[in-house]
Amino acid sequence: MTRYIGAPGHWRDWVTHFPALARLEPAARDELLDNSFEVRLAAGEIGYREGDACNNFILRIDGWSRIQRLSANGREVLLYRVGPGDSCVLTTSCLLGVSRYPAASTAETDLREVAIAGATFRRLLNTSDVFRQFVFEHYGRLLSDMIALLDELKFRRLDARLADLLLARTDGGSPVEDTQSRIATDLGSTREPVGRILKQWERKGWITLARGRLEVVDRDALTALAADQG
Amino acid sequence: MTRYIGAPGHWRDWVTHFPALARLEPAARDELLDNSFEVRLAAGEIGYREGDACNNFILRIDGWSRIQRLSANGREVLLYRVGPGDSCVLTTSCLLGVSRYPAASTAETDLREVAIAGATFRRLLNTSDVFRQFVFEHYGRLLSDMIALLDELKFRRLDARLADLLLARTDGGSPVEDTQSRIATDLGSTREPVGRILKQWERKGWITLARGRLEVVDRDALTALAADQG
DNA sequence: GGCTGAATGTGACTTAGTCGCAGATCGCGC
DNA sequence: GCGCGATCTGCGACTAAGTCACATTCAGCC
Repeated sequence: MTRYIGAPGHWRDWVTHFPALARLEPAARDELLDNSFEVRLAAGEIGYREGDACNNFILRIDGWSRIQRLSANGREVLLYRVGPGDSCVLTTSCLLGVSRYPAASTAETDLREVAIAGATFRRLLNTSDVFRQFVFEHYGRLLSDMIALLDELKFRRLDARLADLLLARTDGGSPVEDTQSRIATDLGSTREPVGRILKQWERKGWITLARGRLEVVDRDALTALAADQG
Repeated sequence: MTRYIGAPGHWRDWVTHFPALARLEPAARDELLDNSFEVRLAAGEIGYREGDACNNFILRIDGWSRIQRLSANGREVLLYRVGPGDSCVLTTSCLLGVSRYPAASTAETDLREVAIAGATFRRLLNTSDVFRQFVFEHYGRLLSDMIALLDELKFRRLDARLADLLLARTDGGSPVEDTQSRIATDLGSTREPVGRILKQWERKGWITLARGRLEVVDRDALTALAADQG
């Protein structure tokens, strides 16, 4: 972690990436800016691991990371992703509950983010309505999302979830550049069942398969299947 | 909801059920007591439903309720229970994030609780360090708990989870007075697989089964199984 | 071209959940 | 005590999903 040492005027601009923070009370805004520093991570690097202690509140300026949970038996779920304008809500949770990270974070692209020391974070929560609102809105949304994810992972069929994933990843009609194994991990499943479903869909002409790559041919078929199975 | 109209001196006693609130600043304490009212629910009644808006912060004095998520296909997960001395953390989440309940609450026993209007809640968060601390500590833990639950429900074997449940419910050696169907629901599973496992265990002499009731004979066997399967 | 490692394909097997129905048991009114 | 309906439990066949053990294919590289 490197304290940002560019031109101060420019540095303070990062707040503009967070519209909700634009309305910060002047004192709170100063406290935030004076006690924050920039962090950069390269794609592939690990932000934190399960069990790590958490010292800083994090605001993502640029880039995407994945937050995933590694289960005891080696399996893995993608819990959610953090992108520009987000805060890393697990960090909030740890700072609030004084606990350790219950999941791990990996950079999927190069990252640029702002870190705020735990003490500053807590002070701001005490003193600033706007900051508190900002933090809890994110937290509340993620909590809802986690409950929805639980529901989805536990009760929805794999083919429906896979269909949704493919549709989401091919929004512009572009192919999915990913291995079946990584797709399976994103779904909290494993390679074989995912591979079998994909193979079936290829036989039906809904998709085309290649090594590390996949193209959706019949979006309607997938949409129908996803809707059918809840 | 009925505003409490008993002897004021007696009413204010409820705070003693929440040790963390005993150290409240005098002004905050008065504000809390002057703006709270008692709510009673009978066993079986519904506290709130999914999608409901949330207006009051809730502190449970007495009784137990279950917070559960109803899935699209009619299945159900028990997310957590709220008991004496707890606050209903989903309520906190909704109040803080101004969102709607992502799950439902049902009284398992008769309930007695204290409700605090949203406006008062927010005012206390601004003014009282002790209150804020109380709320945040409960709240920070919830997200961690949900992630742990996700992990457990998705990746841990049913027999191991069932063993844990039985052990937890027979801590004092007392029998479990519950139907297999309700036990299954608590585990996020269904009657048949749970029934099959229980039947096996009965044949092995680990438990005895009766209608709506079950007794653990060999705690060690269950403990070993739960440990074995993660 | 041939090697190597990663990605994919496949079948047999286990665990979990679904469906349909049969049988057992309890409470309750008569 | 008897009959009745509701609830609880048992069971078998079937589907969905995940595990395990391999075989096969492919891309990139010397």
